[in-house]
Amino acid sequence: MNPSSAPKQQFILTTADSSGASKVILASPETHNTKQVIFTAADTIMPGRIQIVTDPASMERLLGQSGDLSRSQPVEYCVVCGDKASGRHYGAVSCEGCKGFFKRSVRKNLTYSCRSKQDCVINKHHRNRCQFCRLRKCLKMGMKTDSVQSERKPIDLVPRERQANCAASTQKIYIRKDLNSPLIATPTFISDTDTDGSRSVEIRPVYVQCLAKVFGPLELVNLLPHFRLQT
DNA sequence: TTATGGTTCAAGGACACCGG
DNA sequence: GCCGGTGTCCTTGAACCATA
Ligand SMILES: [Zn+2]
Ligand SMILES: [Zn+2]
Repeated sequence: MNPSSAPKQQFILTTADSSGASKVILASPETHNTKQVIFTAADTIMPGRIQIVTDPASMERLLGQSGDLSRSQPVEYCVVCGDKASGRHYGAVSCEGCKGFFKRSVRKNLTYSCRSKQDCVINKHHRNRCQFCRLRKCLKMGMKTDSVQSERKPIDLVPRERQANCAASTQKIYIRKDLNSPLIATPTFISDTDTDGSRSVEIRPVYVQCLAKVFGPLELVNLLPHFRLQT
């Protein structure tokens, strides 16, 4: 993966070998009040563009994240307390401390109370002063209780089931859109044939991987339902 | 095209440390 | 000294990727 930033609000991503077949161009056109990203793949099966439409606030945020990628490897900080992050945990970039705190809180279903006005400052030095505000900030910053697992199960006891929205690397991903319908397109991993006037545009996994690098896997998941076909 | 091995990421668990 | 919470370190499992 070799992300590089070209002029303002345009991002060109290529694979390591820079082969044209894997090139993805993300661009944010200078259209008046419209905040949008055009996802163009030169070798898509059919001509056309996939348009990702987001609200202005999240768009600004996404563009900001993309810009950071063009710089040297940044040090990540915990979005909860500002300490040095050890990675993404439960859906948010966080430190080991906040990771453990969130895990214990969810596991034990702990309920806390704030002695102040529920507006305590949570930072590296004060994060243990108020568990209520710390947990609330964990949730606010995107940590998901669903991601906390109760226990490890032996692999033999857990039948491997693929999540509905997770495609294997060998699968092709399609965006289906009824051209006569104003409804948004829905992504699908089923490569069935088109019927009833709708048609599919192939989004190859490598593109999704490039997008995931830019937006982050979670943001991409949020974006997928908002794909629109531009005809 | 498929199998295999290496790498990475994000889970979990263990345990020392600390404050009440 | 005891106990519960905290934070660090290590292990584990799944997904991804390169290669034969
Ligand atoms: Zn933190
Ligand atoms: Zn508080």
